[in-house]
Amino acid sequence: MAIFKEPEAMIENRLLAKIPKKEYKQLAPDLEQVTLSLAEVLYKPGDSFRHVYFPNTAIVSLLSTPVEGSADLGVSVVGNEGMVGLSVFLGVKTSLNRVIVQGEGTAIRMKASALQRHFNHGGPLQHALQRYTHALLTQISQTVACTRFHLIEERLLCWLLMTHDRMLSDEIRIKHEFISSLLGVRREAITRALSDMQKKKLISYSREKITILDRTELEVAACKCYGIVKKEYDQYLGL
Amino acid sequence: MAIFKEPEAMIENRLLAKIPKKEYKQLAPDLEQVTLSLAEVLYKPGDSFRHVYFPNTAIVSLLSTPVEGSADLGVSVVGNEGMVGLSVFLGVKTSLNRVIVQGEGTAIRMKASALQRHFNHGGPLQHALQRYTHALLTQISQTVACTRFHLIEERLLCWLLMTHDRMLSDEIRIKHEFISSLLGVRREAITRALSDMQKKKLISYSREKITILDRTELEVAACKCYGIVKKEYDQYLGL
DNA sequence: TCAACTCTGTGCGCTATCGCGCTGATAAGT
DNA sequence: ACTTATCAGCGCGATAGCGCACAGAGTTGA
Repeated sequence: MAIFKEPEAMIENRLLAKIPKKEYKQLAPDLEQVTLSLAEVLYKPGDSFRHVYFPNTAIVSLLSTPVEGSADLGVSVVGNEGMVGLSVFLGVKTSLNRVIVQGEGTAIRMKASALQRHFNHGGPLQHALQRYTHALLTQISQTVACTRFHLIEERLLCWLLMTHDRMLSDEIRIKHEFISSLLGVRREAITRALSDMQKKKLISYSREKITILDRTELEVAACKCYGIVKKEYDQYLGL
Repeated sequence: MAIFKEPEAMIENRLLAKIPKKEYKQLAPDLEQVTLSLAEVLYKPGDSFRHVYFPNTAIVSLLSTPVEGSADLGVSVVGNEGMVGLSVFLGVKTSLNRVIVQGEGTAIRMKASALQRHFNHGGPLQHALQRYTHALLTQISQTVACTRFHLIEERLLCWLLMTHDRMLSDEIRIKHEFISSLLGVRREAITRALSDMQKKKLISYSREKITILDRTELEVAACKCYGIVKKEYDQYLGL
């Protein structure tokens, strides 16, 4: 039931793909493919940026930390459409968000210093990063309202769809506890919501695994926030 | 009880002030001082950008609209430290946020096309706007967690402090209803919170007017979100 | 000066969500 | 195969905040 996806386009990071081959060759020495494993922490608040990451099959979450030590809350999902460590592009040296891996997979890692050298040349990378910044702003901004006004089930649907968009498979490997911390709700609330969704045959799930069954109906049940953010990302990607 | 503020620095927009005089002269023909009146709408979602605004004494709110027509929710306060219409800088033509004036005052208006011409030159304006983008991202990101986890009273304190920082006076002219829509809560909740704060002698208020009495204690009572965001803005402004 | 309007104050029942405790199910390791 | 650890399911009382209804206070205008 997954929507159509071109395999190649999915495997390679789409932001990097926008860079013309000539320039890409210049970047190559500073690039390195890495595997990001589940729950790995890429940055903690206050960390200096050593690298930025362009996810391929990996999926990453940006978290906002209300106060040192307290529970955080997911503000954005980043997959092959984006980059993690955007602050480097914006001229900032340390991370404010906590960034963790929510879906195991590969990513291209680039030295932060290399990014700084290259984006100053102007050109397509800079333009793409600016557009991406806007898409991210839109997503986070939408998340504020969504988190405030929408029911847990709607928000969960939103998250499922955004995650699914960044995956090849219909099977998401994650535990309820993890999702609950991303959405900033209790673990039990996720269990309830998933259980209801399974009754409606939208998904099926078992221990540490959720399977998307009816993508179309999921989109109907999710709040409009998903569509608003998706549209912005599609525009940025030139779709 | 207001913290010390240099009058000149407060009156002039600090982002524009970063531009060297030479370049500023080039910009001058595209600049125009305007008065923004209370509750004026600068952009609606979907509007094309004709101008960007650099507030002087005016204070403006960026709102996130969860769904067409429903209640919005404030995600950022912009005063003389920033610019409204940042999306233009990021290469986007239409606004996603609703933007309204929460404090009457003056601003410098610039044609969107002029901004596009000038920021491409690189230079200090581009750098300042990038840093400002980061500060804004921080603020919105923090707002997500704050809105989710913190009590109405704490959030109100946060808003009061951020607004006060962007003002010359200790007197804020606004009605409870207006604040409630910015924070995404009921009008009555604001009345309650203000009433409690008045009992504690932190503020005093009457119809459409709130007076800051004890700024220091306000900062103590507010959630840490205020400090986190403030620090980021101070760094961006080079303080 | 009086009426009309707008803004603020207050009480009451309702709901989504939380916090906690506990049980049952599934996986992993010796 | 049996123990242990981890993950998921479920019920119950507590609570922050909502929605509504209405009363009082402060403006504005004829």
